[in-house]
Amino acid sequence: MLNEAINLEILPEAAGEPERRVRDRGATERAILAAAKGLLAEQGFQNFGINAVARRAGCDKQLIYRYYGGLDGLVEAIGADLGTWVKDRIPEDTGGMFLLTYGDLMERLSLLLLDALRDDPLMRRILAWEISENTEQVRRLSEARSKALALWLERMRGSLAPPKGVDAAAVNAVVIAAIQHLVLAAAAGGQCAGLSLKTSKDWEKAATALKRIVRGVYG
Amino acid sequence: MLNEAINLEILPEAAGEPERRVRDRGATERAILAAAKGLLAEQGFQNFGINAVARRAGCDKQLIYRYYGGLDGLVEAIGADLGTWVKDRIPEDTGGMFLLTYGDLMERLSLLLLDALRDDPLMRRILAWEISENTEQVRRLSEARSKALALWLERMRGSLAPPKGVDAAAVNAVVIAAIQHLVLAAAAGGQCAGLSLKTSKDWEKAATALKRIVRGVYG
DNA sequence: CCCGTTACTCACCGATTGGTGACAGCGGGG
DNA sequence: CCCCGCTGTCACCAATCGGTGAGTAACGGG
Repeated sequence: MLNEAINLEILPEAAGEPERRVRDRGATERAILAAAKGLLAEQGFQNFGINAVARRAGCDKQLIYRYYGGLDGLVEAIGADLGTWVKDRIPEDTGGMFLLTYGDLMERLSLLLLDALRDDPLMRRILAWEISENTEQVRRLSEARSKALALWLERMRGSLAPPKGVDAAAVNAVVIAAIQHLVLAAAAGGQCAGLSLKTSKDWEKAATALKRIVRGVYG
Repeated sequence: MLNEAINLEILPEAAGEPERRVRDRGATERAILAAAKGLLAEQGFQNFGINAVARRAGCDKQLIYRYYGGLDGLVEAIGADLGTWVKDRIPEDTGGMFLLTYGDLMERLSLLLLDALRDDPLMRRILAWEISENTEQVRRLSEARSKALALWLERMRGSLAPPKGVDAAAVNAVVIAAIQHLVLAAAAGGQCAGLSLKTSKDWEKAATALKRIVRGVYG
């Protein structure tokens, strides 16, 4: 009778999950990857482990070892999956693309990046992970992320050249740093350096300041 | 004889540690606090736990519960200790204080903050912790940190008023965000958004960009 | 000298972690 | 048909975690 009770719980005849996977390795692999990404996005890297992923994927952790070679391989798979971030995030029309100056471009890109990060919890968690740890795991993931981001920036930039006389690479790095930290701090505590970042009105203020800064450097 | 062997190992007659504390509660409390701060600064918040702190302090974890009421209290004590950060970090002469404009001031403050964070591993770890977690523990510590930083900024600012027409609070928050993220990313991976941040030459470039940005907004 | 308070250590608890070896069940190829 | 390989499950391991209760050793006042 104990078995019966367990069966009733375990087998979701018509329960939440639509159908039970049956000996479909591809589907299982996908489920594991999805579980890992979801777990990382929702809980962060603190409680990210083999057991937690397997629990969420609804399978045995042994399969993670078999199919991905452990957590490291799984993390690498997440990194590989990040390649799709670029094309998912490129709006087909970039506002008519009537971008006249490098300043126009950077202002637009800054705001786009801000919004893109604002509603991408997984990317945010990876970013926070990068900053907090320096293991090989994280380094690889970080590389994939920065590559994706760089590719995105390149695609968006087109062929507009930065003005002479300014170290555009350094300036842009500072601007990106600001954007990333604003989003991370907001997601974690709803504020940054005393500036509240909760309502959309708060974000308008931040965006305005950001625009002002970009305009200040690039005219 | 087993006792003898243990004694030889445990009691460092003339071993690494200078002297063994003997029934000095104050010293033990200080040792625990120092161990906690050191551990957090060196290892980060990942392996920060009761056992690790007690191990480093060279005492039983029970004492942490007794003297600090557990990890939470200990973290709070670290936060309280952060109050001294302000006066430790205020240079007596702020360069003669011949600061003419708000732009002069913010440029100077930005660089000072950058340097202050660059060589304060504990503050960096706390910053990273803030961004990665949102527990009550972290929230309190975060509050203490931001209060210390705000006080520091206020002390340094003096009575110079920001120019009208710009949302100085928002702009400054963005600048501070940039500084914090630059330092965190550099400490973790030696770069930020493709910009290498290892050599002092790298940092000069970053500082120049930062100055340019501040000058761009505040003229 | 004794005795109570204080400072401190030790041994243990249940839970959870990452990791591994053994086993069960289905399916396809010989 | 049988058997082998693939998919998936389960039971177990040592280590570590946070947390607690009981016990020990030094100190100080009477």
